[in-house]
Amino acid sequence: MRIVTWNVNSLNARLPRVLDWLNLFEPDVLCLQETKLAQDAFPTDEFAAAGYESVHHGEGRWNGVAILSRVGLTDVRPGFGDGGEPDPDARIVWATCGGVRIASCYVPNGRSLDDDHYAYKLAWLARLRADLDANADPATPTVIVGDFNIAPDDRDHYDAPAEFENATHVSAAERDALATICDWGLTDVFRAHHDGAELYSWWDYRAGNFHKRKGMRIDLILADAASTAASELCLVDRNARKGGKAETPSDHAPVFADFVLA
DNA sequence: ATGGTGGCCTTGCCA
Repeated sequence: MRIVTWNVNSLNARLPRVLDWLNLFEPDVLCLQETKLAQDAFPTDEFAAAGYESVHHGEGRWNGVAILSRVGLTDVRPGFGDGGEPDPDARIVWATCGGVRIASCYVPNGRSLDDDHYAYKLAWLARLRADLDANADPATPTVIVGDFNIAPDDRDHYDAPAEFENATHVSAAERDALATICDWGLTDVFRAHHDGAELYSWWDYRAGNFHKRKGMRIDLILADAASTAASELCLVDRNARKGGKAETPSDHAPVFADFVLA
């Protein structure tokens, strides 16, 4: 089973590239973030014509997450399942696809360490861990993917540790919050396959950062131990980030993993 | 040098 995560930075702007990518890579499950679409604007029919069922949890101008599947899509759940206050943003959706419990999530950016949004980010991550404890089953194949807005360690940031102490995405508190999520029983599948590689998934549009290889690996595929052991590969399609404004790339590249599941 | 670019419900905000 091929599972992909891709922050498309507006599905409206990216739909042709996403459809091309589906044809080329034929994933079984495609998880999207930052659709930036209202619920009724999601291109359900276009994806159905390409052979994919889909679920979208959107709000309009910002955020928005989706799961596309050609191996079944059941038990959909948007947001957190803890019965607490609804998340003000559309940042996570769950579905079961081909026997795997899958989440597509868009973790808050954090903006800066002294910003309220940073506190929201840490609280959001803690809530995801609590939600796993309450509602997920460690015995079920579980794959949580998305834009985590965290570079797990210094290999995942072009300029760490220089920016270690005073920047979001690399702060110890964010990395600890991610580690706490993984402690539930999840592994960073890319790192399971590439111990030393400094390969990124996001590059700022500005200042030619993509061409300067100045990026971060913040788009992650987290899988339970058995699924990680059953993974054959985990790759970043860096080609999808290429091109100038005329080619309309997202600022993120798709990250995908292949699993050989029983 | 606190810049640069891209997306949106665009003339400000978010990433």
